[in-house]
Amino acid sequence: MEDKGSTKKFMEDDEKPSYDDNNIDSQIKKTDGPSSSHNNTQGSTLLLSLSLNNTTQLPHQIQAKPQIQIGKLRVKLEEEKKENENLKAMLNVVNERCIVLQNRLLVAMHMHQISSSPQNNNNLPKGNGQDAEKSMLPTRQFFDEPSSSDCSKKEGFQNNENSMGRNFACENINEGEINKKIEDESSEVSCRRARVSIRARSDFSLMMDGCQWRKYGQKTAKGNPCPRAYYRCSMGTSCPVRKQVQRCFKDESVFITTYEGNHNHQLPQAAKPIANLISSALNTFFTNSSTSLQYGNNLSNTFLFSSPLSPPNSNAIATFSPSPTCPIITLDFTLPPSNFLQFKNHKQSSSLFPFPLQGYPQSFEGFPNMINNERKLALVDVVSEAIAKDPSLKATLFAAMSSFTNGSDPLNINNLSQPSKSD
DNA sequence: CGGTTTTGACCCGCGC
DNA sequence: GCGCGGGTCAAAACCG
Repeated sequence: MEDKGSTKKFMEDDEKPSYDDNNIDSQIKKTDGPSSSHNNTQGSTLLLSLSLNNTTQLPHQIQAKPQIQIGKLRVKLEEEKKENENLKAMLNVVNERCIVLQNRLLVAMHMHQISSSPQNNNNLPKGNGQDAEKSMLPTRQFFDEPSSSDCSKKEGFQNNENSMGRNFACENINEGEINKKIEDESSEVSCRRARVSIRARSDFSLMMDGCQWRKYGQKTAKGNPCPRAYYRCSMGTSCPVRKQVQRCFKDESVFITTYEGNHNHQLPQAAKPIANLISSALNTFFTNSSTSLQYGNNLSNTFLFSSPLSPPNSNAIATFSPSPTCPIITLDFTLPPSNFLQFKNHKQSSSLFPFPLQGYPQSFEGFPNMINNERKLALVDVVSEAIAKDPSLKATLFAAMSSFTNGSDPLNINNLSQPSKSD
């Protein structure tokens, strides 16, 4: 009886994976790394054979065979589970990195557009460079902290030159290392005391962001009769994360939620999309901050931001308000999707790109049948091709990106610096 | 009864 | 130094 019971439990464990199988499988299929697909195939085959063996042998043969057999199978199962967890964690990192890179690219393209525009060149500080340098000194001091600039240096992943970080050498990475990297980045972000403010409609999933919050104050702020509520995360014992929620005065269906700090505890699955969104926003803007600031106030710090959330909330207008004490990144999800294509700082382009990509699809709409992640990957491909085709763009991009990554971009942006090889 | 919300008091940074 | 405003504290009230 004991054997039956343990076997039944064993099979139940097989049938109830701790993660979304469909999701992970579909995502793993998108990674073209040979090792990952190989491992996954191997894992599926093994799990299948384990189930079949159990089915065909039950209950008679199990009783006859020594328990060692079951023990071995369990060990194998545990190994496969570990590997699955490993792949899952890697996948999360890859997805997050992809989003960050995509947003950086958009920012860099924005820079390219502005720097190549004669009108804006006139607005840039010229002549006495010391004056310009002096004027932005306080902000740069804030952003040039070692913790922020070193962020990218800790990345240990290696990527394929053509895939912009989609192929990872996964054999040498274990889950612990991945988690450590994520935690390192989280702590770096939190020490900057930056805030991410999200403007969203009341039906937005943000209202139920997966965390437990305890209200600790309410105040009516000046200029907005709607009271502002202060919440503290109550999931961890002393979690430093706080959020403020306030209705928009002009449109009461819009909620402005401001997050500050990083959770010091494990997040529930439901809280991860918002956490990833905030993390992406912080990474995108902080790793680009030094370049942004070189343009001072002459540059509009408003960009399209591609968020890790599912459609229809997958894009936002992001606004960065640099401040030495408390920089704020505002993500505006209140615009309907159709308005994103109309949003432009640039007269000549109505696409998501701030400048025309000759001979390439002008927006994500060029990939109508793709799901969001595929569109993002396709965007990376399109941009890669555009970079390969236009040496001047390549050089400009590299100059912009290397200036804020100090040549140590986690996604190996250095690859862009070698036009001679690809040419 | 323990956790959460409410609300007035208090603290602190900033501008004048 | 003073006033203002944003943010936090903490005691009382509330709730399941």
